[in-house]
Amino acid sequence: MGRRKIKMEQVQDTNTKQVTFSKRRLGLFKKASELATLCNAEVGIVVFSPGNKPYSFGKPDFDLIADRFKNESEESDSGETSSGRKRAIQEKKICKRLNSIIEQTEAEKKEAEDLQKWLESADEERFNKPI
Amino acid sequence: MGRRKIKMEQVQDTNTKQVTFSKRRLGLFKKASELATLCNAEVGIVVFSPGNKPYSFGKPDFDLIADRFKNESEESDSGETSSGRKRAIQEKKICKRLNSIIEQTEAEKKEAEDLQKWLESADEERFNKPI
DNA sequence: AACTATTTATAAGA
DNA sequence: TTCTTATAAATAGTT
Repeated sequence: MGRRKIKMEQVQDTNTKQVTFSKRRLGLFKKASELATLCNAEVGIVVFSPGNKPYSFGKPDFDLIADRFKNESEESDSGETSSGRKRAIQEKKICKRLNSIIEQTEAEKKEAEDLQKWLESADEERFNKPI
Repeated sequence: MGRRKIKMEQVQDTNTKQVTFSKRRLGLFKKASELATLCNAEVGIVVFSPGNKPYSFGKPDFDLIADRFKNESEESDSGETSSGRKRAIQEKKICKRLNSIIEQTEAEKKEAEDLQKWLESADEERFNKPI
């Protein structure tokens, strides 16, 4: 959607790539916000920029979404499902990995500022900036 | 973008809301895919439908993205940052909550099928279906 | 599940 | 880098 159609491959020019990333990340978050609002759905997103900066989006709130998943799992967490022990171990690993994701997104929340405008026109969801 | 402009509020008609959710979830995942491809970025998304069904998207792969975050955290994990103990506890809670998210998304991966077409025209990223 | 009339998103350009 | 605008893309209402 622009003056011209572009090929779906990595943008070569560094500067152009940065601009494209900025525009599209915002566009993605806006779409996520609309999906959440229109359908009363919950959405969580984590993005790693080409410069390795982490960005996240969550509505209603990252923690609230997590809580919800938590409650659901506890309901069906008695008796150890047929999936078995392998998965349990795998989950433990993944959980450990995710600690850092959370750590970063939590830290980023405190610095979300220049996206204030988007927040106003959106709803209560949060757009987070990199450190 | 449609025959008419709609108000940004929850869609009332149940059926319409379901249709809108389907269309927009796919649209969101496609946008995520493009962002990842064009900018060589990494993107992870989790969505909870109005019917409480979980959907997820990840490129290049949910686990790979997690690994990357993990490595970064370990680098700055010696000496316990100034942020203190409160955060450590908070993270532990969040980690526990996320176990279920992972559990579900992992399970969902095994059943991603009817989105095959989108996968083909996208890249190597994964679109996951609910259980 | 398909089809368009329209609205949106955005690639270039200023 | 922020704003503009021509054009591509997403999608609301319809069939």
